Amino acid sequence: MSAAQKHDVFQAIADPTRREILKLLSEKELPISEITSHFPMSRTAVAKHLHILSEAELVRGRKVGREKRFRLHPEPLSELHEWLSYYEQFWTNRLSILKHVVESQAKNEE
Amino acid sequence: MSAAQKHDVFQAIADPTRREILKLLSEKELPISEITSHFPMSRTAVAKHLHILSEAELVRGRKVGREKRFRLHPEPLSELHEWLSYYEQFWTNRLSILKHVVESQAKNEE
DNA sequence: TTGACATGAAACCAAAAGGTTTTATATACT
DNA sequence: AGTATATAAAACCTTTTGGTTTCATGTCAA
Repeated sequence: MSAAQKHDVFQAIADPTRREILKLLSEKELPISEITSHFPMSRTAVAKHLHILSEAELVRGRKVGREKRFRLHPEPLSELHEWLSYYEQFWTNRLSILKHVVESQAKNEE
Repeated sequence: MSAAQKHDVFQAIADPTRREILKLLSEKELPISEITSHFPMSRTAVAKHLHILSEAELVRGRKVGREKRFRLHPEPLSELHEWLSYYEQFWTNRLSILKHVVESQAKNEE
């Protein structure tokens, strides 16, 4: 551990543009300018989003010639997964309860 | 569906205070003032966080006498779960790691 | 009914977020 | 060498966020 990382995974994925960027990069490594072509905003704005994603370690960039290519680095999503798994007990239970209700309702109507 | 909901699940969980509130409410239904006692901030600030969580449908409040008690409403987390499941293939699947290796190998040999 | 309690609502504020434009630097091409 | 490309970095702007304080309202309890 080192750099006082300003943005964490939770913040990083809060923005819809950043989530779209992650989606794009999940398919293919891409340079900034090409990523930008998918959005109605300036290259600078996209670069800032990439910077935030980098801080959260969700993407990694490497210089290739004059361009910088980014690719997905999904590992930090495991933190999100862990966080979420705590709550799954609550909503999966509820869903299964609901399922029960619906099923017994259906039975009554037979 | 009705109210143009200003905050979604992703934004709602982006803030650490709000995540702590969810944790608290996962254990027990609680009124605002009691939730507030767990944080170094004013009751008003906590109430605002609860409002944001309500907009995202992650909590629900009911009036009981003069207090308003909130409880967890975890269902919307399923959206997060769905989003995340798309990325799980990238970090949990050994085959995808192998795929990565093979592909980059193939690339090097072009 | 009077006072204490629990919340709601409004006005205000500083800092962060999400953009922009402008200027600079490194690499590639001819 | 000179020009076009790809990015970096900085200054600036507006809106949102996360907090505060103040005042009003509804409910409980004596």
